[in-house]
Amino acid sequence: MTQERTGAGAAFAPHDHQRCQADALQVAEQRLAAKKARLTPVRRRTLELLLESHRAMGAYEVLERLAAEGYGSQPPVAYRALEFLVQHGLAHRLQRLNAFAACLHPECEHAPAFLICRVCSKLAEVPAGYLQDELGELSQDNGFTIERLTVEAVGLCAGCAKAGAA
Amino acid sequence: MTQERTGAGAAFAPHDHQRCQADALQVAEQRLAAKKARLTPVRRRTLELLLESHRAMGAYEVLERLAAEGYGSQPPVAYRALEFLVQHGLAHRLQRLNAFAACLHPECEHAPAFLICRVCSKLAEVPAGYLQDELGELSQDNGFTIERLTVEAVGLCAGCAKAGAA
DNA sequence: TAATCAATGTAATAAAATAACAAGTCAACC
DNA sequence: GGTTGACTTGTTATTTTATTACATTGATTA
Repeated sequence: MTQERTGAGAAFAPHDHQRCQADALQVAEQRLAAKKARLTPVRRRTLELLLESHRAMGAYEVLERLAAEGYGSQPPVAYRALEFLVQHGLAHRLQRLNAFAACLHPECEHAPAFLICRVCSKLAEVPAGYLQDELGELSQDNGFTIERLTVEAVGLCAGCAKAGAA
Repeated sequence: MTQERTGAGAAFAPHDHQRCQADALQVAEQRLAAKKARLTPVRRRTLELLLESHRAMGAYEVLERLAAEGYGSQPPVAYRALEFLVQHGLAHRLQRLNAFAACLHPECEHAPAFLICRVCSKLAEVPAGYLQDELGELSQDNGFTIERLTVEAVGLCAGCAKAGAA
């Protein structure tokens, strides 16, 4: 089961996205309930927006959608909801894109690496725990303690490669 | 010799920084000459600024320094010089910081991982070729081709840890 | 029910990055 | 030596991304 969800190409490959979304939402509800954190309407809606596709969305893109649906229209509205989701492991921040994406396996694995297709902008999350470990060892030798690790790869996904995108 | 320069803690540990700078500049000159790319005054000065410390500098910090020395005072001046250095492998862009840093071993290794101390903001470059390879294999299995990889770890360096920084 | 704390909303601003265009510099060539 | 053409620098203006500060609302609990 973990295997099923952590397959690197999951997001790029065709899959039952309805269920993919529903699962993620359910996990979110459970996790937040357990932590006594509140999945308020804006926060929930923000997560839903991120889950719509496997693309990363900019904060302002999220904001626009939220505003159109009657939520606040100022940047902090989006940034706060996104930050909340990130803090609770339900979304990730992509440094290379100044953007955010829903976490695809919030239940397990907490050291993801991202594969970002530069053509379709979809992204996949692959387990990177072992990368963290390896790098962790190497840096510990030098007295450096890793607290957070960002691994982001930009490239070309199978679909776009096949479609002949340069 | 490669060993000497790629030691992970190089930047954090005390070292002959004068020479460290001089070496980097010399390598830069050679490399650019070989490529027939021009190390103009702004570009050279920008590299020198980045080499002053082992910290990453924001584009606007660089700009301010350049402007104070009589160069142009508008953002493109800094961004262009920095982009040039990055393109030629003489500097790196740190996604997590919106900042730039001089490349510490431009002669070899082209898949660096960064260790960024969140207290003193110094950073070290460690070889990550093997990380790239491992991740590359994993993603290739799924048809994804990595073009550029970003590995940035934020944490605490030995010095700051010892100094009791939280 | 009053007091408190978390969450939302807005206005204003800061910080980071890019686009578009004019002017200058430099090397190579005739 | 002068001219062409590519590269480099500079400026103005604008866009994109992110934060600060403060008022207001809503939920929680003592």
